[in-house]
Amino acid sequence: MRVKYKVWLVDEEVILGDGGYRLLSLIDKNGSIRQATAEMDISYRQAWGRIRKMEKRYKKPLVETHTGGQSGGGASLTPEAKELVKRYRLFRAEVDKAINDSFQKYFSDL
Amino acid sequence: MRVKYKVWLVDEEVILGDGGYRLLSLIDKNGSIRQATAEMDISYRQAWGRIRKMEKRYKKPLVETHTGGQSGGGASLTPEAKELVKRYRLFRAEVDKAINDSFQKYFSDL
DNA sequence: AGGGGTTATGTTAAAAAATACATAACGAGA
DNA sequence: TCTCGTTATGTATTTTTTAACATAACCCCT
Repeated sequence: MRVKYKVWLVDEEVILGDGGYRLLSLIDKNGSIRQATAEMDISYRQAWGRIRKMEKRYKKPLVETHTGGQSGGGASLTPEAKELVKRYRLFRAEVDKAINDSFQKYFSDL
Repeated sequence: MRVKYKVWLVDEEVILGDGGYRLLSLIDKNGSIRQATAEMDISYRQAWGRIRKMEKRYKKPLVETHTGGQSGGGASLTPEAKELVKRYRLFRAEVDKAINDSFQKYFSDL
């Protein structure tokens, strides 16, 4: 027996969950939405929609983009997004440990 | 901004989550699947399917039932189910506290 | 014997979420 | 000016999940 869980931030609607966190992290790393989606194995369309939703709820722009140029364009995270991603990573790590510890405590014999 | 989450026990497939926990608790309290579903506002059919799934995965019977009689029939939890429900309640309370504490720590200013 | 309330189960329909398809715009560089 | 890889967005399709409908069986009690 194991434990599974999902955790996400909301404000009326979803702001950020594990999927959004990973997407933002990969955009930061790759400098491109397209390349991030390739690494996550989701469609560009899907990623684009999620980013719009996140920004709509967070109320601040999270991803800055530009089109054209020899590289075709690119994307990067705003300072606010970088801060959010950083906090989420730390938060998520704590939650992960807490849940697994409690699970061991109560269900290790099952 | 708030935090939301779901946590559930699995063994290949889902065993027990908040919905199953509540369902089992209400069956225990009411002595009837039908009455439990009325209180939870779900259909009998849905509850019945969930119970079957839980039992299939947990591998032990969780709900004992009997039909007929003046009251029409009834249901009760097996000792194993009572133990499981009890542990889940304690586990869930710990997780709840841990997540909310971490959330406060990292996002209280947002 | 029949009524009443429950368990038991298959089948359908509806709603929601995820995925796929198609296409326009953009602009630096060749 | 044409190409290339990217952003941007609407629309359609498929898959998954959830809810609804219909009906049989059971049996104590009157």
